[in-house]
Amino acid sequence: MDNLDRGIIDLLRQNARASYGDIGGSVGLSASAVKRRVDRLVADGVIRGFTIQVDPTVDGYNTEAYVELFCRGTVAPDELLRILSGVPEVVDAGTVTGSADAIVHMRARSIPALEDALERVRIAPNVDHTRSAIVLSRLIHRTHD
Amino acid sequence: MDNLDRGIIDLLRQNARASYGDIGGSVGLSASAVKRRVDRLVADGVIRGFTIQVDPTVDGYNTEAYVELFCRGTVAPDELLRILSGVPEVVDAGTVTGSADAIVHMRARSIPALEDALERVRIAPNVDHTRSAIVLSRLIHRTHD
DNA sequence: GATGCCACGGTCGAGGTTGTCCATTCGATC
DNA sequence: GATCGAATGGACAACCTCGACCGTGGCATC
Repeated sequence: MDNLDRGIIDLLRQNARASYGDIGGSVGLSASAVKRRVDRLVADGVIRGFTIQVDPTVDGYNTEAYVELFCRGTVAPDELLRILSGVPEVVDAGTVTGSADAIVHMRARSIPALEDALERVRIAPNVDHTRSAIVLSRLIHRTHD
Repeated sequence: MDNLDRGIIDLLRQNARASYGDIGGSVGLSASAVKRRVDRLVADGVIRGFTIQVDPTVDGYNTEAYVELFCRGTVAPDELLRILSGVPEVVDAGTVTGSADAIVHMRARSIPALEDALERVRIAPNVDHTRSAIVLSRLIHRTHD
């Protein structure tokens, strides 16, 4: 993981369909050297996958909320992970400092779908209550990884 | 935007480097028909770009926080966008319902870098104060788009 | 029903890209 | 300086891309 790798990753982040030759031209390697490095980065798990960014307003998943999760007693992160991984509307979540135990970013196709997903989070035995902030307008969505 | 387009998008989400021929084999089109549709989807802005998912622990950007933004008076979303787009550590942000004006998801290489980025958000003239929740452990990170 | 138009798909071929081979270079070690 | 390993660049066949061209079907107009 040297500067060449980082350069390749930066270029692939901008355009995952760039040819190895073009990438090599930018970082100063031949196409075959770039391919070897990319293959290694994928094998090592540094590059997790090649994907596309889709306009969220088009694919319909444009109803979002940030939800603070408050649990009863102490809940292990593993336990929270088990609860949340069963709800596909959860885009992003982490345990946090502060009064809430976790913050959960949810995305659904509609307010009812969001409400339904929220309900599935709330019925988990350890969840005491939640506090939601519905997203009114999306300002930034840097889709880094 | 029909079922063929949706199928192509799903396949590209899984592997943005799949060849047009392979995609066509899965959705039942020729390679050129797939290319035409992909080109159209890109031109129409449905597909915003081709990118890679990078292990966040490897690229070093693994210090995160959710920040509630409280503004003085009423602030237009455009104004917030202008403020936040100048801070690259802002991954995701939206105006929200509730007492805060916006929620901002930030990611940096270290706590000092996060603090610095937060400071750059706070010095904006309209920002009254912020309330941060530092992410302790990342639970979910579905990197859909 | 005939006509023109348009959107869409398939086929084809030139040119570019990928993936694999091998010789070479570079640096470290003995 | 000899040897080894890791990485590179170049060569080449197989594959893919991408534009040009043509055929088909839907649809409105005459």
